[in-house]
Amino acid sequence: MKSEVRKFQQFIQKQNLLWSTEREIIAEQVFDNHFHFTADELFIQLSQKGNNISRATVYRTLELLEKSSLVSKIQLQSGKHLYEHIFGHQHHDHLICQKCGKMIEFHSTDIEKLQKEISAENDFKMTGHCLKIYGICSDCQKEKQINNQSKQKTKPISRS
Amino acid sequence: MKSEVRKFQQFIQKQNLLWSTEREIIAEQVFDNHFHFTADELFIQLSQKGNNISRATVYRTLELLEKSSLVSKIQLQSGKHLYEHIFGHQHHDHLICQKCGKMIEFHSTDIEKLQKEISAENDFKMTGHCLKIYGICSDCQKEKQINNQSKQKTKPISRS
DNA sequence: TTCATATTGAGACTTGGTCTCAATCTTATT
DNA sequence: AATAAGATTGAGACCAAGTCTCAATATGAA
Repeated sequence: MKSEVRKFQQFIQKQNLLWSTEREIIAEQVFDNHFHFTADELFIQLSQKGNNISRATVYRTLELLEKSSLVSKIQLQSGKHLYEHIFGHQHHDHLICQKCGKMIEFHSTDIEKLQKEISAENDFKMTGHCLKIYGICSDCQKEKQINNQSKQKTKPISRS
Repeated sequence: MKSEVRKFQQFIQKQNLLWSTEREIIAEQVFDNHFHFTADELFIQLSQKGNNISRATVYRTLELLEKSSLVSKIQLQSGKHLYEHIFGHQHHDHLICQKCGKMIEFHSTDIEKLQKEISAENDFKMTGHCLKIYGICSDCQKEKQINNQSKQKTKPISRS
């Protein structure tokens, strides 16, 4: 059993919940994914490996993983969610490319410090935060120049 | 016609789109709402005023209002969306209370500056950002002390 | 007025996720 | 090992928010 899975097991037991094979299989898969994934992608991965675990259980377990702080849930502008495990590496925020969807991780202790200050000023007990910077990544900025040659003159909005 | 509605009309026309009565009615209502609202709340407000505008049109118009930068869309942790118009007042971020849902607006030029620096470092052309600080507001912190008297000992997770 | 095109309404549909509940599993106790 | 209490599960119904379709209608230019 991976050490992260063991940590999850400890969390489950500390909460007086039961450690099931489903929870173990799901957690193993989560910590195998070294990239962002959606709940449904995870469900499909598990199915393809021959596990007969229901979508409900996948969602339920992701919720527990999130509560255990071993996994974090990222909200996209579209309203969809991605998950990523936190395998020892520190908390981070994201730069998200609006063209290709690429996500670049970053961490700024300066920003975090300012956030704490703002919370304190507002008598607010901060429990978490979410910072996303949207824009166009360097790759897509280059691509744009090519695509621009065929750019439309009229009604760009109704197409986008 | 409110000046914001006129701005929206100008935006629509600049995009070679048509200015319809529905768009005007929706925009008027949006700029009447001096607080956050969901798309559905807006739809209901309009219906109650006797307007027979379909949900699809409300959603479509909100999308245009967002593109015109006169309205911004806020994502909640739950995956739901709120809208708020930007009636001249500057961009701001939010402190969101996880207990009562209250939102406190703030603005930090220091954080914005750091965001720009991070974008530049990553060769990223920033177009926007989204910063939310989650926590418990001062009112709910007080309340908590009362509720705590009846706090549960076992399985807090399965109830929450 | 006419025409080409944009917009609309109604409701079907989609997506992402939650809920229900009987059957099954886990753990503690005998 | 057997039992009992309670937690977990799977299947699929359900839900909410939002999108899509397409015929009917409205808009604006000529």
